Amino acid sequence: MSLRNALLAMLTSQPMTGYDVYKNFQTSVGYVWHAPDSQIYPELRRMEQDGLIRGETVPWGKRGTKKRYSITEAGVESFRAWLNAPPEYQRERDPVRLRAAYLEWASPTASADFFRAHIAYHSARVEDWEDMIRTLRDHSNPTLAKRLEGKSEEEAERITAYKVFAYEGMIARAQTEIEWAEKGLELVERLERRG
Amino acid sequence: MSLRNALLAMLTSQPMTGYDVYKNFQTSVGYVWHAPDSQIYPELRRMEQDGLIRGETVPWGKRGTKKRYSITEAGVESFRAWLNAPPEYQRERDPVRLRAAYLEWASPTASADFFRAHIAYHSARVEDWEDMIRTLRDHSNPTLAKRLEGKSEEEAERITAYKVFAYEGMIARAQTEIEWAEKGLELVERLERRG
DNA sequence: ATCGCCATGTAATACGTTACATGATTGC
DNA sequence: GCAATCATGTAACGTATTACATGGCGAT
Repeated sequence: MSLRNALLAMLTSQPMTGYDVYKNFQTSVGYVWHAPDSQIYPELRRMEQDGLIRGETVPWGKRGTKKRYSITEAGVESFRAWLNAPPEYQRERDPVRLRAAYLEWASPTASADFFRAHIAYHSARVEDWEDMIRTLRDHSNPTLAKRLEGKSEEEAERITAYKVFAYEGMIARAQTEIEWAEKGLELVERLERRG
Repeated sequence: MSLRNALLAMLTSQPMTGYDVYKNFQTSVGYVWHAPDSQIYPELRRMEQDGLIRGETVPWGKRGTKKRYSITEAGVESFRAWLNAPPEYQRERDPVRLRAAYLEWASPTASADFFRAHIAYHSARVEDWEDMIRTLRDHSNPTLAKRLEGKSEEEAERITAYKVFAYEGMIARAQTEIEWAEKGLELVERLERRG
């Protein structure tokens, strides 16, 4: 049900078409939650049926039309309820640690490559999220700008602070992964020296 | 395909029944990878069809029987191939960070409870994994003991080291989550003082 | 006999990915 | 005119969760 809440979260900022949502899931919000178009369009239709959002057909160019969704009062309530409910944790399912636990079956070079790939992946994510934080702090982020329209200075600060804090959490997680993988490289070096 | 590799990983230690696998997914290996029985039994049958494992029907009590699966040479090869292939990363999908980014919509108490629940959850996991590391290090872990049978001192040390290292990674991740959530509590305190 | 564990499944539903498909609009 | 972008979907498949269901074994 988190896809639904990710969509509601986005629509609390401003009305959007399915395509707008899709674009956001590829960049900004997509750094926290990603979904493909094939999942977005059907879910938006279901949410409209459930009364969480309202779609209006607006003209697009000469003949074309598009559907713009706005969050309803029921949608806001549903989103709030999710945020106020205790979190649910799913069971562990960690392919990276699963692999690491059985590296005695891999070749030394493959093991080292694995940790290097892990470092590269998370380093790239750190850069993405740091960029994201920059656009949040200097308010160059258009979605945030829209969200802050008509808000007091204090409110704006509060809203921004939670978003920055979320991305800081992502960065902290990624940095822990990088440190772990660096230790992994040392471990491989130590264990596979004579191979 | 990671469920399949988690099953292969387990069966590299010793032949097991579906139920043995299920039990392991609730405890030891389950701390890294969990799966319910409804997923395990069908997958084992598919793997047997694909020639990765071989099932033999063995008696159980007077009339009962059970099916014990052993990994085949093809299974070992498939497992090795997975370990030697570069890792694949799926897109981000982080419900915790999604929530955190929108806490301006939650009540101050719900926000604080959220972070406290996060700390409690990860603290419990840290304890699980620390216990697990203890049983790995002192070789009281029966699955590991079976795995190390007939191995040289050096080999045994190598095999154990990777498993310990995997769990250390889980612990590091959890501790980062705890630190982040503690900062979250401070943030809520600071932002929601006047509410 | 009854309870907890061992053993094995089916069914329904949800969630997620990949591939396939189409057509209009805007900008060069 | 052509390419990139905007816009919206379907289909097939794979993965995961929850609920429902059954029956033998071993110990008290």
